[in-house]
Amino acid sequence: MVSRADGPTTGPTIHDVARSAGVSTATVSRALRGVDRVSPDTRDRVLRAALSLDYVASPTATSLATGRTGVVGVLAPFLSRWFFAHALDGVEHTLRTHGLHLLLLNVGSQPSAEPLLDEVRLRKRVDALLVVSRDLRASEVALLSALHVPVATLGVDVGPWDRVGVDDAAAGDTAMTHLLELGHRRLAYVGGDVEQDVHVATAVQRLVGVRRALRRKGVDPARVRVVVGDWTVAGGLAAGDAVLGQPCPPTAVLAASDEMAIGVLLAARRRGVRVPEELSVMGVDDHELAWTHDLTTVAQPVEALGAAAAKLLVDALAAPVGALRRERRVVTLTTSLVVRGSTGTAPA
Amino acid sequence: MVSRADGPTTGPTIHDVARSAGVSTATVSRALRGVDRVSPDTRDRVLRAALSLDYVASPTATSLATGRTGVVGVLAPFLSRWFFAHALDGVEHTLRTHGLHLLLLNVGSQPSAEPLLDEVRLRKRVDALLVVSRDLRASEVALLSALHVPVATLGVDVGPWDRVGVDDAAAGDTAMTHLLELGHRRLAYVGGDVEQDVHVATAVQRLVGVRRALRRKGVDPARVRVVVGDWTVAGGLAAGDAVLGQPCPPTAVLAASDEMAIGVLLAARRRGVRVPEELSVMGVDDHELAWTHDLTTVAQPVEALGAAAAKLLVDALAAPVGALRRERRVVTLTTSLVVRGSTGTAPA
DNA sequence: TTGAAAGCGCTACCAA
DNA sequence: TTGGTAGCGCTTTCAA
Repeated sequence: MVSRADGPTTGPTIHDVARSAGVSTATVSRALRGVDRVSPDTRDRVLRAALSLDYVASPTATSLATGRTGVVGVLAPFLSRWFFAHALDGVEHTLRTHGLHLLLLNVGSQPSAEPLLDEVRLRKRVDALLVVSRDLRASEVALLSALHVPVATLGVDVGPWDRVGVDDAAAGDTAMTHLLELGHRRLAYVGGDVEQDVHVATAVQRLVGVRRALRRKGVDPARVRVVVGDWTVAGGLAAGDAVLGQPCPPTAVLAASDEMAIGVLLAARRRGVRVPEELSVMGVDDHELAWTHDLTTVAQPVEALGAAAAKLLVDALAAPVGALRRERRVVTLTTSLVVRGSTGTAPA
Repeated sequence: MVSRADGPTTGPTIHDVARSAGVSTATVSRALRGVDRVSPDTRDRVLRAALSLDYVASPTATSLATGRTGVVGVLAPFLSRWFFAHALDGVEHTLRTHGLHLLLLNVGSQPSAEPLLDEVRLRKRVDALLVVSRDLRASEVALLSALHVPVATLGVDVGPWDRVGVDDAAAGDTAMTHLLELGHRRLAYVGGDVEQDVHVATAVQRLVGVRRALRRKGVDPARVRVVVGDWTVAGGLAAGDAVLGQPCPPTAVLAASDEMAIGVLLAARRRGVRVPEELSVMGVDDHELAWTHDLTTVAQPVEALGAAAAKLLVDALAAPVGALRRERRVVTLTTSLVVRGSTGTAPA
């Protein structure tokens, strides 16, 4: 242990180990990393010395020498929302398994132009980047590309990068099909705000699926009332209120997220509308508390999505350096219908 | 732009800037960091050169030279649970504001002895450490201490470090007082599993507060049935079921968390027990979905807790190096009663 | 198989 | 105020 003038106590360095083992630092480096040829005997001596000194190589020094940091940056617009928190779990687990670190950055929900998600903070700090459910404008895509590291996206189709997500159209289709098969024909869809929204694509795609289901069943898509929520319970509540307050209210409401669906449920309860006798409500996600509201939904495998996204980056980093411009990889995981008590056959 | 043999394209270095500005690298370093005296003219030239080259100092090189990484490690047992996700939001925001990065590590919920939260991964990687709601055994405390960096804890009182949290006893007291003032005398408390649990202290302290309230009101603490949940809705459901199934069931149940309280609510609903007419239920936290169940609770300022914890570390890092062993700092934020519809006066 | 030494890019000390 | 230069701790040729 050596004391430095600035900062905390610094541990033993590779020189200490070299001296203690009676070899050169080059040999210590090789022995400890298990690469290159080192005689079993020498290796043993080095390992023993390192162990007894409680030596750990300095990550910064290694980074400077190799050009790799062993860190993956994760960019997300919210950290506390259900989807992100769970996806993060999967990402973290996978990265840790592969010996990588996770640098977390909240980039805000607005695809802003100004601070341009200060990429400066990322420059040479991370080996790869994961963008979680955040739309990016062209300038931002360019900025991230300029980092010259592998990038992957989760839940959004933006940039020329690898990506993972669910088939949102299929999810919307599955949900709407469920409602149609229960006989509902007076329908409403609560989507995200198409104006300024981080999940534009998601909301739009789910609606595409909804329309597809309608057409397949021979129902005019125009019959579905489309209102906007803002992906929150409060937004769903407001949307539900608006829809249920109309002259000829729908018998079924599909919300693009469970949280909004719960809002619709609350709106119904406040108005004394019985669920599912008079109104069926369903969402998408299978939020961990969805079942506490007995909410029918279309589940997406969030942790698995996070894990898959991380794996994409792990692979990219493992690839031989020269392997430039491989095929773009797109991983799509499947969603599944979860029927609970909030949906039932259409009232007569 | 220079191409390196291994790895991605490397940006311009300090030498490029120095050459371009016609000064030494030392001057570039000084000018760019704004420390030390540099003539306005020179500074200007350097800044201009750096800008036109799109130069950003290599964080690894800086770290190696200064001994500081600009990174704070955050250790948490779960990433997806409500409390952690929200606390993380506060932490991230504060760190970012102060130019620090957040390295996220899931250390698992079990105060395990074996992999001993592989501190090796943290050695020399972080300037400071934040432990979020995770009990640590003595060996783990020693391990983290050996890192020789400032440490703070959030939501747990462990180790000799700075910490922030709420007054859990006060929260329990507040909650129980509310129920007592509504006239309830047949009571139950759903706490965490005292055996193997990450939040032992939290559960225990809240119970301490509960007992304090009881004594103050002249009620025998022994009258309160104490059952264990596991901090989940399912656990609360099971606990609620057990309690409500007894011969002389309580008229009010206090759960140590909102999620467990929601479970109790579900148990009541399944048994046809009306809330709040026949049974009052309340929790602690003010989970973001608590209001969707009209749950009375004691709110804790989670984001603020995270922010405060991060601030503790920011301060510690800003302190002059010699400032060893200051007073231990303990920040306690206050909780507040949030009355909703799940509690009412005790039935006759 | 091993060692010497040249970097990696930046900071900080000491002179000028 | 500025420049020269010696590290920071590790990896990686190139020789031996």
